[in-house]
Amino acid sequence: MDMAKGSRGCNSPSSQVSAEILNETGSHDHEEAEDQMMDLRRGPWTVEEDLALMNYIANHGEGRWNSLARCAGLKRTGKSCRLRWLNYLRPDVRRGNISLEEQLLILELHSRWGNRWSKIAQHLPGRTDNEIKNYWRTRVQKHAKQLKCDVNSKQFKDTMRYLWMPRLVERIQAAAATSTATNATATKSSIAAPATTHHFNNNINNNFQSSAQMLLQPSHHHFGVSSHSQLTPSYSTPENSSTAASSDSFGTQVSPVSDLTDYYTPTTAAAAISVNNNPTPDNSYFVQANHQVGTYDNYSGYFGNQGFGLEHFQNMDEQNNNDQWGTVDSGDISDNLWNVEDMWFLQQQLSNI
DNA sequence: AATTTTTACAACCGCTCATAC
DNA sequence: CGTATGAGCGGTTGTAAAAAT
Repeated sequence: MDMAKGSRGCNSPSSQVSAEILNETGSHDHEEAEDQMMDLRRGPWTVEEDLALMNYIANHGEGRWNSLARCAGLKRTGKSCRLRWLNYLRPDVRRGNISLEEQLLILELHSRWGNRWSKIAQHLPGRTDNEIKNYWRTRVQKHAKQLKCDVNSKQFKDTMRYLWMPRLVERIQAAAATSTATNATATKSSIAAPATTHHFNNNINNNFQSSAQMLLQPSHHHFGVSSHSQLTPSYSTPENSSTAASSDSFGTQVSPVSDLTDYYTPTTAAAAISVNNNPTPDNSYFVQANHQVGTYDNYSGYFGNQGFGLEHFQNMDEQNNNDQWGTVDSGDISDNLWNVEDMWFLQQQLSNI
């Protein structure tokens, strides 16, 4: 573990590999000289490089990345090796298919911590900060752009909190309910879901469920998911995914059962933005200290009791589903998609929060 | 079917901060 | 205290694949 600094003591198991890499990148005849002025490889990692890195870490462990890179015979910076290992080669790393629950967690944790990707990633086992950052930038920020508002603006945050996240919860519940029913059927008929659709190994699954349930269980005053509604990963099988075939304009790698797109429409966005004009206690309606304030329960109550629950937004969606993004013809979404009555009603509801 | 554009993501860079020596 | 190293972050770029034309 405490390998001396510098290149001494290198007992590279991958000398052949590194030679291949050199040949591949071409042009190296005198390795001694190159060690002095080695131009490092950049860009995508080759299979050989991956193997060399994995082999070395398997034998020597990780850490001390600069010396590791030298000792493993990799013409890469230590930083590059570290990144490759942490974001790609690590055995427990998971990529793609960000599930409903993970999306919800990301939104929730980001609303709490901002761009602290590493901290957020700690609560999504197997996910890297880089992937979460990419998710945020490519999906969430993209829609902020389309909304023509800053991703850090209150408008956009309200859109997420009042519309997207409650919708996500609803869909998680729906997926869980469908899954439960399907599992019962599947148990009877002994039909197993395809292995490739299982996003979690058991450990990761358990860990993740803990985090996600923390958000969803009513005991934590989050969202008011009923107590019998155990959060389960959304295995998108043909059997249990009612929306599995739906287009996923929020990203092809997102879990097929959901993304934010479905509940993002110009009208709903406008609704959230208008909410913004109303004073709300805090940005973190469900992330305040001790989880005391602001819950989906609250919102279900405020909206649902008055017939202004998520169904309302859904209806609004349906009315506008010809221009899902409001970016095609409508120009500024606030121009023509905001219903004055809706605005008034929303403000009335929110003034009670 | 071929070409162009868009998208998603891996990877990099520059910087800051913490820690060990 | 200075230096080396690891870690983390925000921003950006390169590229392969998918989607659109």
